[in-house]
Amino acid sequence: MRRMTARPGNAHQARLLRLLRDGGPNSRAQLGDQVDLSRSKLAVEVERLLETGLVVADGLAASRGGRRSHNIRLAPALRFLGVDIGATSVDVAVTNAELEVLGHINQPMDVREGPVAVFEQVLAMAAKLKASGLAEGFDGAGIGVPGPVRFPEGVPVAPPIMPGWDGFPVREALSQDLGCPVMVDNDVNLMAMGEQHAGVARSVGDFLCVKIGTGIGCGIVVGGEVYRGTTGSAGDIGHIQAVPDGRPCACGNRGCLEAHFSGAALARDATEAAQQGLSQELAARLEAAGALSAVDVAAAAAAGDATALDLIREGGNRTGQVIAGLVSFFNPGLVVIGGGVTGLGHTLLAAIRTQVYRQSLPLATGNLPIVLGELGPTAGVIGAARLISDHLFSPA
Amino acid sequence: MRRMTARPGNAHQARLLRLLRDGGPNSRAQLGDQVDLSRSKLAVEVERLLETGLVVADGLAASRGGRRSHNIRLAPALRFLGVDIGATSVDVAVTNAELEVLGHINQPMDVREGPVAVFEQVLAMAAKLKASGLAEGFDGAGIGVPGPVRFPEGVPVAPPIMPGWDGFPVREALSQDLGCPVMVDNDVNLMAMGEQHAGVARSVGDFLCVKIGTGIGCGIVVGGEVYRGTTGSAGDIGHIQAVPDGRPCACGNRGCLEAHFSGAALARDATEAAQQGLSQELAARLEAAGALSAVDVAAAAAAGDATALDLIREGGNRTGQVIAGLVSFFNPGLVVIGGGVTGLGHTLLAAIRTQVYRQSLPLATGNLPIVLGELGPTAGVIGAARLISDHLFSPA
DNA sequence: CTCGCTTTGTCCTCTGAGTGGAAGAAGTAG
DNA sequence: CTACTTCTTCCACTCAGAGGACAAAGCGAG
Repeated sequence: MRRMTARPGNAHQARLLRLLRDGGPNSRAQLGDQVDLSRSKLAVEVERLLETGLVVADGLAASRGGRRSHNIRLAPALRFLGVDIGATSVDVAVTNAELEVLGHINQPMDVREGPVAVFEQVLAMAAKLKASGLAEGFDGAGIGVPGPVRFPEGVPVAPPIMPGWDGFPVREALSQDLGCPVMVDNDVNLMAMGEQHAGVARSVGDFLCVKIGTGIGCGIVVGGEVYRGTTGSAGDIGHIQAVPDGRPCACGNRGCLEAHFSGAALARDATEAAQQGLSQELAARLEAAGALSAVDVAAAAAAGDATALDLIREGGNRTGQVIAGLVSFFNPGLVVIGGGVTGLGHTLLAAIRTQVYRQSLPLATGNLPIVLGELGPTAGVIGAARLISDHLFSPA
Repeated sequence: MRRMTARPGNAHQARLLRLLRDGGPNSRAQLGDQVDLSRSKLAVEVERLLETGLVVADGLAASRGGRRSHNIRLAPALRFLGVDIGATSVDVAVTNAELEVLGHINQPMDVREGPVAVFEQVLAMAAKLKASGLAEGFDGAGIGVPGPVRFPEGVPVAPPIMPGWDGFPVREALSQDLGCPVMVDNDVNLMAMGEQHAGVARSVGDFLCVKIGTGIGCGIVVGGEVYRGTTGSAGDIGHIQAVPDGRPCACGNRGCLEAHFSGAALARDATEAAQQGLSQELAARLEAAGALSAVDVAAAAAAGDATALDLIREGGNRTGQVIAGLVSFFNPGLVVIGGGVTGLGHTLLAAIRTQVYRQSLPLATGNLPIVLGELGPTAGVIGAARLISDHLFSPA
């Protein structure tokens, strides 16, 4: 099948495509209510979109009291690929043009093996999704990587946890391999976009999205747009000092938030506690599995283990302290907590909330929800699909 | 004289007005180089602006090799009033339409006397400027207040250091009294706009502007626009925890940055040191004046007093720590330090720089200038004039 | 001073985007 | 079946804006 080659010819068409993406099938009349164009103009633009094949007719809409309207929808054959590369695993998903996930695969992987090996695996996963009949090809792909990205070029810059990726032309390389447009961004930014599109952050203009996984990062959304900073490293809060003269961190400083709380730090602390005999629950799990991870701590906490709960609370306090500072500074309308560690659930959330509400001023916290992300691992891939669709659904 | 009543009729006219404001008198041809409009269209819009009286002809421009062009400039009689209300003093200035300061008065004052008393004083100062022949009236006024503002309405909300101002309709009241349009914003935001317009931050899209005065605040500029947060309290960094379990703060918490370093904290610490006999320099000044302020500390430091230098370094370290966190989070292209305490100069700046460059990651600090503001006390009033001119020079 | 060249300002025509009205098509309610 | 509503198409009209032609004004060389 021939893939999407057309692009909206003007801002009106781009606007219409986004409305159809976010609102699903719509009649011309409904579209007209949203775009402030005359009926004739609207009809012309819709006609042009139909000609390009980007949208198709889709039966009759329900009557609103008079003649029934013909529905319009995005071409049902359009497919986006969303790729979320984490430190230790990859998520790959296919979506339709409305960004609904049609298929989703997660596989363990180690970013440190370098871009070539990783992309081989990603391409194999994409091929598998294709083979299962979900897509005949991809019209665009969004890629999330766990480190700073020079956004316009789609190239990672000086990523601490993924040496070997520095300067690798991710966008260009994948665009070649996949044969479609590609956009690259930080994984945390994509999570923020995902939650904004389909999760808890719908209808919030300014918010923060804190992702606690192997490391810690923060997506910043200003006026509905992701803010990436001057060099693409905005939101890199893992190395904010949380504890003066605290633990040494891989970055060379002491007391970084990441050194005290993150998937990696939690696993290490839990192992230590188990070895010191502080927790039978954790010791048993250590013996059974040979190593501990954040998941084990979550399980132990769920079973009521005091040591595990303390670790989580302690970490939540640290994180909450840092977030409190960010809330004072940024005054967001919402804070979303997500990432692998969200399995720790409400114990973590409660600790964070306590710190933030205690340390920030009432004006900033008065009406500030602090919630867990509602999309879990699909936030990243939905955000990735959103990224590329935003790009494609903009004037050429 | 009749004051400016006209407003630009469309986005093109607004664009032209801003170009003339920022670039001074310009020929039609030069304007054409900057706006990407056909000569005919440009001529029409300029003609309309001339008709409204917002701009006037201003002699011939220098030849660029051919026929000489007629210059256009903003009406020379236009006057903006910039008001910067601080905790302990007010600045009032008149500018022309190009935002050049024509006259500037500073007077001591106490915000806690409440809005009515303060505005009486402000109006008297404005009248004095008018009486000195600098203006026959004002076409608009920008007001800065030392606390959070609900920006669209121009109303202070829950300002900690100015009780009695909460909810006072500053914009409406002053608009009545002055008989011209008024915009109100946080003083720190205005300082940022001032430095952006006429100071060190020209040509930087994303930057932070830290103002250390009686309190500490931070102006945030994203993509050239001031970011104010969901409730208008963005940049309120004075109450970020700088020292765990540190000094009690007026806000009820402990260890807030403001409790450890600010004009007020510095004065208190210096007084304490003088009383304990740690510094003869400071003790002498205390005896002479009866009280110490940041200015005394600056003077003592300039004279080489070790205690004063220590106080400044200590405060710079604290501030630098907090800024380091903000830099990691926000990844700005520039950090400007301003406010009353800038008299402390390079000792302070060096301490801040040391902390930031040590604690933030190289990607964020690699090309990050940290500099003192170059406008001093005029930054606020210029920012205020800029605020109202941005408002007036936008499509109606 | 005159001539050729360049830039600037004005005028005029042409195009294409977009509006709004009219009329027909296709429904619903009674 | 009738009256009314909503949706769609068609068409004439307006208007912003582009761009070319031409005149006006300045420069420098000879």
